[in-house]
Amino acid sequence: MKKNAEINATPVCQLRMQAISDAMSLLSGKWKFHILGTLMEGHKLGFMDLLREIEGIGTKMLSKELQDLEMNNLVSRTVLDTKPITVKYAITDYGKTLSPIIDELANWGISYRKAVYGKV
Amino acid sequence: MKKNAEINATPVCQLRMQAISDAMSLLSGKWKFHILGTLMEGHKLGFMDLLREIEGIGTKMLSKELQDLEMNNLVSRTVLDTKPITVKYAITDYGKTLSPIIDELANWGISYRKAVYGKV
DNA sequence: GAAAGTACTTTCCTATAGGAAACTATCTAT
DNA sequence: ATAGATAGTTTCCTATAGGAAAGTACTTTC
Repeated sequence: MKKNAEINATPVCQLRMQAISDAMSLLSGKWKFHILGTLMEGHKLGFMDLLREIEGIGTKMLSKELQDLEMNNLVSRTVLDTKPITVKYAITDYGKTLSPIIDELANWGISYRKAVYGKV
Repeated sequence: MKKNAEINATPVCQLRMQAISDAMSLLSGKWKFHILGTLMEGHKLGFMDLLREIEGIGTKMLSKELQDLEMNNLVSRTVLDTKPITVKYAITDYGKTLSPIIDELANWGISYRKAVYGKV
């Protein structure tokens, strides 16, 4: 007799799996959490500010990731009518709902590093 | 005058960024959370059980991801002396410390889906 | 002795992620 | 006029992720 899935076949598990896939598809990649974390600290930063704050990122990735985040309503982009024009990026209210995840992830990472390398 | 990073230059931010990178390097990829989530529900599952439970995964990825997770002490692998041999995978105590993150992520994903598609 | 179940590994392939460097375009200060 | 700041885009390249399919090896059941 051929076995079928049992655990993940329940509706509640299917929903959770789907939800995790959804979340990860928005948040995966090397830079998203860094950008979101920086904007949570920084409130309204320009493109060049972010480029300076996030060590290692290049213009292409920053530009692309900001577009992704904006499309998913996690970050807002505002063009200011200054001379020369400046652009301000900020985290949206919806983006702020990610802060528990980011905090959990950061705390877990800190304790993991302690566990592996023994203190800091 | 050239500007430097200010926000992320603080030691506490550097620590958090490092921690997030650490965590993501262990948990990134399409299948890790699915595997961990399934093992949290299932307590001790064989390779074929996991293959059945996790819809869409293939043998190569399952094998590779399990090795990664085992190496990082999030999952344990036990060969049982049965005939034919069977292997049981289980989540470790350390792996269980990820459950708050997985829960947060799942809940966030569920509310995101509601917000985007309006109810389920 | 053939089928089917256990647990994988290996090979081959494509798609995506991500980095470096150059380029566009506008404006300000010297 | 030139340097430097704003905010990106475009091109070219490589590395990694991930999937499909076949193969390995052993054992039990029919």
